[in-house]
Amino acid sequence: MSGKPALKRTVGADAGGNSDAGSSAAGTIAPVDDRSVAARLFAILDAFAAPAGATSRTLTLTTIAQRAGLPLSTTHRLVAEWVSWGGLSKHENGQYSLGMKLWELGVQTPTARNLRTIALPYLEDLYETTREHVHLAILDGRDALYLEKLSGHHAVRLISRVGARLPLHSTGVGLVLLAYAPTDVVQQYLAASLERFLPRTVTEPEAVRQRLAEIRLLGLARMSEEMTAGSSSIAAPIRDRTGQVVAAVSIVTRTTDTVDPEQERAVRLAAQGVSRALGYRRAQQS
Amino acid sequence: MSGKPALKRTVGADAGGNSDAGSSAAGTIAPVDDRSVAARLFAILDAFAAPAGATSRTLTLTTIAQRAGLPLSTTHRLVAEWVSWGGLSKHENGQYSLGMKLWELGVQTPTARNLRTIALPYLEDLYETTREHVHLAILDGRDALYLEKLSGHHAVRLISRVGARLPLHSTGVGLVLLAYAPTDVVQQYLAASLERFLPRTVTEPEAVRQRLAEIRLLGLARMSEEMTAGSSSIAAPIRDRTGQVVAAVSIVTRTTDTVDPEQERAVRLAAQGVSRALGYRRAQQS
DNA sequence: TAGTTGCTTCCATTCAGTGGAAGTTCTGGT
DNA sequence: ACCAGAACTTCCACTGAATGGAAGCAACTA
Repeated sequence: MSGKPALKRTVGADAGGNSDAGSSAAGTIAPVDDRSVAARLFAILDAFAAPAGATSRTLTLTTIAQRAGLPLSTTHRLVAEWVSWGGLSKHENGQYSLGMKLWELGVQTPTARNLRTIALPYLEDLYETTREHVHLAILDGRDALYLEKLSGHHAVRLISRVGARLPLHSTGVGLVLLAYAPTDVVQQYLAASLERFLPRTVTEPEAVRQRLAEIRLLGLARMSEEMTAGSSSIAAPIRDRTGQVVAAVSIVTRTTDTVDPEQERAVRLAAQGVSRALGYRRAQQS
Repeated sequence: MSGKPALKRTVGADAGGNSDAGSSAAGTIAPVDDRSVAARLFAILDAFAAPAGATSRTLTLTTIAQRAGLPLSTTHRLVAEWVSWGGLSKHENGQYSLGMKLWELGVQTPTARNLRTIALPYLEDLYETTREHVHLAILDGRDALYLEKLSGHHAVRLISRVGARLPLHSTGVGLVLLAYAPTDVVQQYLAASLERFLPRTVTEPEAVRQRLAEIRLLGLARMSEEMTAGSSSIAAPIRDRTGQVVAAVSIVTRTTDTVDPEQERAVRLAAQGVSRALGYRRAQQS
């Protein structure tokens, strides 16, 4: 959801003409915040998620107040509520961070929990046979949401991590998810302009559509140097018992100039394994 | 937490002799709920965590209201707030479940995230060499909280799962965590009576203390048939840069009558690997 | 068809949440 | 050591947001 601290100033000056009589007349600058208590509480948590990636695992009260667009005293009180419940925790230095309670509840979330539990053994197999980064992601809104990531010690540095959101058009899992998404989702996704991360990122809508068709044909996506320099990926769809694609697996490898059919086979196998475990029977759909 | 429900007289207020709904004679006493809005919101989430294990991935509005101890209309409104933020999601059938947003925030929780990220490669190694269930847990309150669990397809059925809480005295990781916990924690833990799960569960405080000493001496815990019939476990402590024990790794195997030194070595290695990755240098402490 | 259970909407009442301001603690500059 | 300024905590009078009883729907089922 958008950022924008939803702080609304009602400025008398505007000709806005809502003649709501009385009070808010001339020149009054009344910062009106019509968020409910709940919304304010959520805004506080959102302050921790706010800026993608690197920033801020821990925040000070003041920072939270700013990001949430709340007065300090209010923030203070609400943060205390979170802390007493365990949703936030306060450290010695006075900084706050997300609390264990959130983690505990978070891992109970059905989609994440079920998919992960079922898929993990297959992802491990895939990791063992390929020794490459292994990803599991689902489609959420306009992003690929990374549910799981396995990688060894030697691992190439990647942006992905569990819980990360990455674009659909520039990642292997993303393209697979998009390829099997309802047409209106594709439509909408391609309507907005697609960010180019590297020279090879495909951002032209028609070219993307073309690709999606190929992926459906092959049942496999191949990406190369489109998100992170030096890395390529191979991704395949995971289906549930209804035949619908609900997730995607991928491996991310260092870019080479030869295609490794063994790797592709391994990714396919993993995806099929998980699909079967989810109750998918090939027979049902072509 | 505070919160004895205070009692307040409901004003009679009955102008005309309205049927008092039979509830009671004049001067009705109604329990007043002095929880804050925040506390009520949290109570709603807690309704999903409530009964350990198997129960309820999804709940109806009424069930939530009951478990949270809130009037239906209030529940209705507050649940709607959670849904609009993404903390809960509403399914077609009208049932509610924990939402993806919670998962997303949950995995950001520093302790969980950092430990997991660092430990995972070592856990994978351990899994590969032993092919047994691999656990990673931390001490939280009076429980061992399971941060990670790896297991293959053939896996023996176990109660543990990511996010689970299991007793300290009847699990490998639990005993290790207890062995290196501050004395007052041990004191308090042993003060309460310890549940016996199987005939071999050690529940006598002095016997447990004895065991903890042995574990500290060996730097390793061995459990057998104390929580789940037919399974045994080997656990070792993970230390951070200050030398403090912050977590424990274990493998859970089918019980055999011979001790496998290779397995013990593997668990030790994994624990040491993670500790080193956390910045622990053996030199610091004996 | 009437009864039951479960969800949603409405709205007058009131009390919980609000936030400005004053008080307190921590930080770092000289 | 001393002070300035920032960051945090506490206080409390005021008010509009949250409350929950009740009535209205909707979906089952006996």
